[in-house]
Amino acid sequence: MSTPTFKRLPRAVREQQMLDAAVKVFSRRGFHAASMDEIADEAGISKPMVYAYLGSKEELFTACLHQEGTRLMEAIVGAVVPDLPFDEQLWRGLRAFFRFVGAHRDGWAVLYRQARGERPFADDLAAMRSRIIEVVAGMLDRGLVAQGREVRAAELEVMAYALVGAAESLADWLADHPDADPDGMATRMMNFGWTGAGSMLAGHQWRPPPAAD
Amino acid sequence: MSTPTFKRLPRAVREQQMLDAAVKVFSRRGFHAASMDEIADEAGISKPMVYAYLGSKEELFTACLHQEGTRLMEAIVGAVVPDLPFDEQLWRGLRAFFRFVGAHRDGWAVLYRQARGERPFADDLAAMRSRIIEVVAGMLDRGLVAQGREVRAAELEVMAYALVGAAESLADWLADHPDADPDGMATRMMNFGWTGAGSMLAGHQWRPPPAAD
Amino acid sequence: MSTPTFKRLPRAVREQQMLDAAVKVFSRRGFHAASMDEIADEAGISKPMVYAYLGSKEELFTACLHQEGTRLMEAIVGAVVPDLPFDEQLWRGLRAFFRFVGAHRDGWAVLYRQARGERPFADDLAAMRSRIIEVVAGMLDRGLVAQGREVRAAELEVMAYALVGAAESLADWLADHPDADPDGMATRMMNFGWTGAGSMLAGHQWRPPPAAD
Amino acid sequence: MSTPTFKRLPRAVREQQMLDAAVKVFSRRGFHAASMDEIADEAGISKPMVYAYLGSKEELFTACLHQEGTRLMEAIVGAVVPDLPFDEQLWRGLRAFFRFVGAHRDGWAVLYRQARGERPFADDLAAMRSRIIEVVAGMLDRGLVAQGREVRAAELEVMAYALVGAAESLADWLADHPDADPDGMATRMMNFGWTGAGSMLAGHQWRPPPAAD
DNA sequence: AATGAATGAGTCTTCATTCAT
DNA sequence: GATGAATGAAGACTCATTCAT
Repeated sequence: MSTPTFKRLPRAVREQQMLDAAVKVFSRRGFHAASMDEIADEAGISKPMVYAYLGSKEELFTACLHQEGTRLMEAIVGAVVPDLPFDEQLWRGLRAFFRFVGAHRDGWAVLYRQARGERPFADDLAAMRSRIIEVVAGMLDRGLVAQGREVRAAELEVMAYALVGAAESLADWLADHPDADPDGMATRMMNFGWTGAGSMLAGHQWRPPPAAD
Repeated sequence: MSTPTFKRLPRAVREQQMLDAAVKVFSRRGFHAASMDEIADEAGISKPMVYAYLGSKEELFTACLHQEGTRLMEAIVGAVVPDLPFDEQLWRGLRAFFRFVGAHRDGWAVLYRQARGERPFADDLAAMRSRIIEVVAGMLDRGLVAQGREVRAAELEVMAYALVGAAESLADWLADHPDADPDGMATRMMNFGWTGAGSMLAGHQWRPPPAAD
Repeated sequence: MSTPTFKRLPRAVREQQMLDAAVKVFSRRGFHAASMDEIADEAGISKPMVYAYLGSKEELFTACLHQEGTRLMEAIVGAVVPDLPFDEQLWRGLRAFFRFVGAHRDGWAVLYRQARGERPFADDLAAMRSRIIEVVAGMLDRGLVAQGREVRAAELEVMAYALVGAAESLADWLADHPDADPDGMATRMMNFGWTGAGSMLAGHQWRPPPAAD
Repeated sequence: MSTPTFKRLPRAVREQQMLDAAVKVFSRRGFHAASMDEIADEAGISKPMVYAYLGSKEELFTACLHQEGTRLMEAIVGAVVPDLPFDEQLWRGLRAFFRFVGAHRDGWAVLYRQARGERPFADDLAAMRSRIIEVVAGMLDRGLVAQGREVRAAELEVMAYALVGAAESLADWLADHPDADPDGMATRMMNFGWTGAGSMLAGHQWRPPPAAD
């Protein structure tokens, strides 16, 4: 009577099983092509349970999105030690990012490949991405200030977009190549982004040729 | 006033109408959520014609993919004048790319946001992307050779991936901001990519701090 | 002006082409699975022509049915020479029947395999079959009378049904075995039917065992 | 009054209901003209259940075919008592056959009228028919051996084809005449087939007239 | 006379979602 | 708490049939 028999798993555990199953299925099928049946099967649970615990398919997908997004953010934020020189911060953030993608390929696929095109979730996703962009832009800004230089916020944001896009592109490649080394990817990305950003920060600038039409 | 009876158009015209409508609908709904009914409506034609001319939904999506992919490639390739210094080539290619995205937002959405996650099309898309990556890698290689330096092909490819990813990211931002200036985006991207690539090509290299764990 | 140019084939020829094409297609697909498109293609003619000449799909199928049915009847009737002893008449009729099936496999398939199950045509078919049954029953009757014996009409009809069924069964087998010899089949059938009917006519009769439950 | 809630029946029951409904509908409409909607209605159940339990329309038809085919075979085989004189065996088999057809008119229609013409099922059907043909041929063979005579296997098979065809023809007639007496039909068929086969087995043989052209 | 273009209507099939036990 | 049974709604696809040229 007092202590419940734990034969029937506690709610939290069940929910986690379901979410993991859902991420797996969504990652390989996409939102629409994934069926609640397949997800329930994958979780080894009956369909009504899924509804009871996590609500509609849309809510389920959103839950997956938030779980993976949060994990990713936490991985990155947890890796960035303040008070370090900011190139090292960038490096740590990137390394955490690539490590995460390497270790959570399914989650990455849901975030990057599936959520992007599905109307109802694109906004959620954009919001998460914005947070990352801002973080990166913030890093760059602090880097500039440290050098006594200054750039318009809009420019910073664009640069951050480019950096993040490049990192995502490499991460996506990583997700398809299980044997690739995440840390190596992070190093390459750092090289690319940092020297690029670095030389920009150093005031180097490329200008379009005059006769542009 | 004079003639326009909008019926009994010749096949080629109708096909183009349908493709355009399909791109529009696929771009805003995604492959699964788009219905053939909506596409037919958008094209101002009945569903059976769509099937008669373009085949199944999958074939239709593929047709959209190839049309937009080809247009994009042609826009870029047509803009790159050989015999120019290679930074200027890169610049022209990028400018053409951003202009294309600015002018064909729907097509871009189909290519970049929708096709990526849908299993049956991901391969087609990856093939197109590979062609671009190779072109970019080729440009970089020629740039290196011109400087008398050399980099492993694998490294080149990774760099190309990063560059393309960065450009795509900015392009995607552009697609969501109708007022943004494509040429300006191209300039920013050039700045970012070129100074980055430039400083790498110049031999600058970033190395991870020793105590990496 | 006076004599029409026969470039455009005369109506009768066209109609025959269409009917032949229709028989071919109906025989291999069945009524429902056959499409007017396929029939038009097979006839090398556009669909509206088919409608103009032969009317709806149902009318077309009926036309096929009647054509093949009539051909079959004419083949049989044309082969039966009156005034011959009636076993020889039966033989000639059977031989003509098997020859027809061997030479018009498609027509046979339409008659025997396709029309039977399709509600709107079963009646037409049954009517044709009835005519044959009656002919056969008539033959048997004349045979009996010649022997000074007599059998109830109902019994005769049943016997005719059995004979016709047996012949159809063999014919159907023949239709699937292009190398089989129609005359040989006719002989076998004659053997079977004639000795059977013959011994019945001769007054032999089998009776069920008494303890039937 | 007391209990009958007609809902939430166990799977096996529902499956049988569906099969019965399907046989009914297929028998009167044919495979193509039958709609899954009508079948579901007839079964008093919603369409998705039909798909869930019995699969596609084709699978459903096949299931009907096998059910009825099996029932028929079992009825016949169950009626044939070994160790009886073989004419009595034949008699019992025939009687069971006609009784079955009389009692399962729909099943018979599916087997004999509908399945024959539909390409994907003709093979299944032919296989069942072959089994019966072989059984009959076996009976005939044993009859011959008992008489010390012998006939080529091919001839036996043809004779079996004829016998089965005759029986089918009568059975089909029976299916359309609800008031006819199955046992009477069996007797007539026995008479026909047995005296026919009997006189053949006795060595009587009909030969075509010499001047055949 | 002849046909490419066009469609209304209908069918199979699937899926998210909910009862009843 | 847990699930087998059940369905409304919707979407892909096809086809007989008819215009307009």
